Amino acid sequence: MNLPHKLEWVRPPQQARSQETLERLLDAADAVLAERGVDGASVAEIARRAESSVGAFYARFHDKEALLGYLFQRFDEQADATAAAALEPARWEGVRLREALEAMLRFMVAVLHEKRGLIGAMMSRMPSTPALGLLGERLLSRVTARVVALIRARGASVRHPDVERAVYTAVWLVFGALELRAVASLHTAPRLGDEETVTSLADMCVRYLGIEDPIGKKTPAPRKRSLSPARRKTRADATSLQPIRNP
Amino acid sequence: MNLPHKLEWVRPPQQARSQETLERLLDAADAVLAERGVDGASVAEIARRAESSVGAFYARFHDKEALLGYLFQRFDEQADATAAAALEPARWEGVRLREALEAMLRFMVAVLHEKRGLIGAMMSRMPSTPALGLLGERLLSRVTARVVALIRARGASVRHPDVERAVYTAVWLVFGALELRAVASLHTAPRLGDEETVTSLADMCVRYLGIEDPIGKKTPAPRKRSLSPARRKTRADATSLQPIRNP
DNA sequence: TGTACATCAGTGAACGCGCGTTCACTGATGTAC
DNA sequence: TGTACATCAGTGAACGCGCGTTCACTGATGTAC
Repeated sequence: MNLPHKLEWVRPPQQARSQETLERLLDAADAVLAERGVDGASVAEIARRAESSVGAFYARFHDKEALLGYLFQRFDEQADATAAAALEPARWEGVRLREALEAMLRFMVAVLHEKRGLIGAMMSRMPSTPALGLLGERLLSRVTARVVALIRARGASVRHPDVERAVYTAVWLVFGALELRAVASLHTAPRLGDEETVTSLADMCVRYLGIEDPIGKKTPAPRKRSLSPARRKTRADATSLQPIRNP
Repeated sequence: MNLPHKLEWVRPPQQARSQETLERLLDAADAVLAERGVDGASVAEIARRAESSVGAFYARFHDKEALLGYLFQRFDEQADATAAAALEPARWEGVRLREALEAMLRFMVAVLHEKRGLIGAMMSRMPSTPALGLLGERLLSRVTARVVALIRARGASVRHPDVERAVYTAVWLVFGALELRAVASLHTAPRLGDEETVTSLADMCVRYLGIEDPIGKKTPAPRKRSLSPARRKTRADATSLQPIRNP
């Protein structure tokens, strides 16, 4: 499996009708992957879910690997676009860095859980597809650059002497741990629930990097107190994250 | 796939001859898994590598899943036993905690890379085998308890207010990141090489937990300097880790 | 507006490959007397 | 020590299931005149 330009994965539809079929097929593939994993996602099953047919599938994709390649690449692009939007300094003006961090981690926990089928599929293809590893590494690097930019834009101080490298490591750690958690259905039982996971990871980031956020400090104590839990919840909703879908 | 007592995975051999065949089959399975991944590890291929036969395979294992179950359980036991030996406080007497940590991480990088085929197989089975997730969680908990015990035995001070939870998180992060790295062949190209990975992860652990090790501090500066790189290397070899094989 | 034709889209039975599993058979090892 | 028999161990061709892929055919949409 190579990873050429995304368009090569799919035979472009010529009519609105086949465009809709394509979308139904992609949604079905997502769903089956999530519910039954890579092995359960047969072409016949995907076609059945999409209320389409095997032949229609092969009219769009050269083979099954092409479908997966397309999904992987789409995921990569969505992740990148979502990260770009989420790490925009303007989005978090007036919000403490710690809060922003937790909101992002909460979002990641949810998305990676939802996409655990696709992630499992990527894991299974990675050993035989070096390009996928490179894709992952590129994503880590891009996210790292944006995180560093966000920190600098806020004027937050970082005690760690090598910010770039430490942020890269932190991003990698968070991705690795959350992917493991999602694929293994880790923490279904006793240890860290979703919210504890979020606070623990945020905690790690802040302590490892040694972050001091001026915006958080400036806020006077009384005003902070007067902000009721209900209102804070509302503001959190206002800045809540959405995955960016493709154009 | 359930995970009952290990013996149930394999039909016990009655003669020395079949015991040897069993071992050859297990070694071959390990090798094929590492080289060609789960999908490449067909029963026929494993038998061929072991210079055995398909029939001999099925004389030992009820089916292919039983082989995998056995390998997973053996890996879990080896990991646990190795962790127990590696985290024994006596082993690291007179060695700085930071050095010990790096030695252990270096070992983990190597082992998880070597076992990447098996890990990939575990990942692929995890969604359909909740027991595997529980196994992983139990391993994390056990390692956590031993790490906490080691820290306490050394009288090292930890700034983090909730040592237990922070250590669990750190262990989880390290496992997740290294497994992702191994399976994805991450960092084959530019970013963090093996040794940089070790120092970055050690760095994360020390800063996140806020560890101050009295043993490292006691060492007077001149004596530390007089210890040539060659001698330090020798001592590192003396305390070098070995995976614990099963009885 | 109507008709003829070309292209796009979709259908699902049929094909065939790969792989897990079985089984009839041969050979090796152990045991009873 | 030798022979007969039982059990263990191993062999590899044959079987069959599941799944990816193909293909002959039907139906829908668009276009030329």
